[in-house]
Amino acid sequence: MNYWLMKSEPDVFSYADLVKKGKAEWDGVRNHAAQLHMKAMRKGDLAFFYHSNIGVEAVGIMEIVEEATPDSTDETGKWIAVHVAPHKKLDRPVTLKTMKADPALADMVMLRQSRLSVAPLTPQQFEHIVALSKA
DNA sequence: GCCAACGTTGGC
DNA sequence: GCCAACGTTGGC
Repeated sequence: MNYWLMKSEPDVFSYADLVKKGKAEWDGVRNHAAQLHMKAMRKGDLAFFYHSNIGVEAVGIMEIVEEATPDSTDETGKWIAVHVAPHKKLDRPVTLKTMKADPALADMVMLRQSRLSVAPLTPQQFEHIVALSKA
């Protein structure tokens, strides 16, 4: 089982929108590094839903329910998407500020490369952020 | 194949 | 609104 963090601007698509829909295609990713991570995703993997620009925080956990399929918003046939479903809303959001200030998360790929919209997490990092959401 | 110019993302 | 990071484009 692998763990991930995926970014979306909440005024475009928020965690609440995903809960409303029940299942959604995570499309529009046009970055090769992010695409590689999405290709590595397996059914049952868990990912934080992170709100970029507005909120700037992880707000919920989602589950990968369908592995790489062609991105329906892409006409070139080059890009893939995955399908996700809500898993659990965090008791309280974990802000970027909190993550940056935490030594246990210093090696997080997302912190080191802030523009990467899909980033992997170690199981330890994942559990740590879950714990922070309950603190 | 190098590199400058330019566009986009995302935090502040 | 600004700026840093970084990806892409295009001239040479």
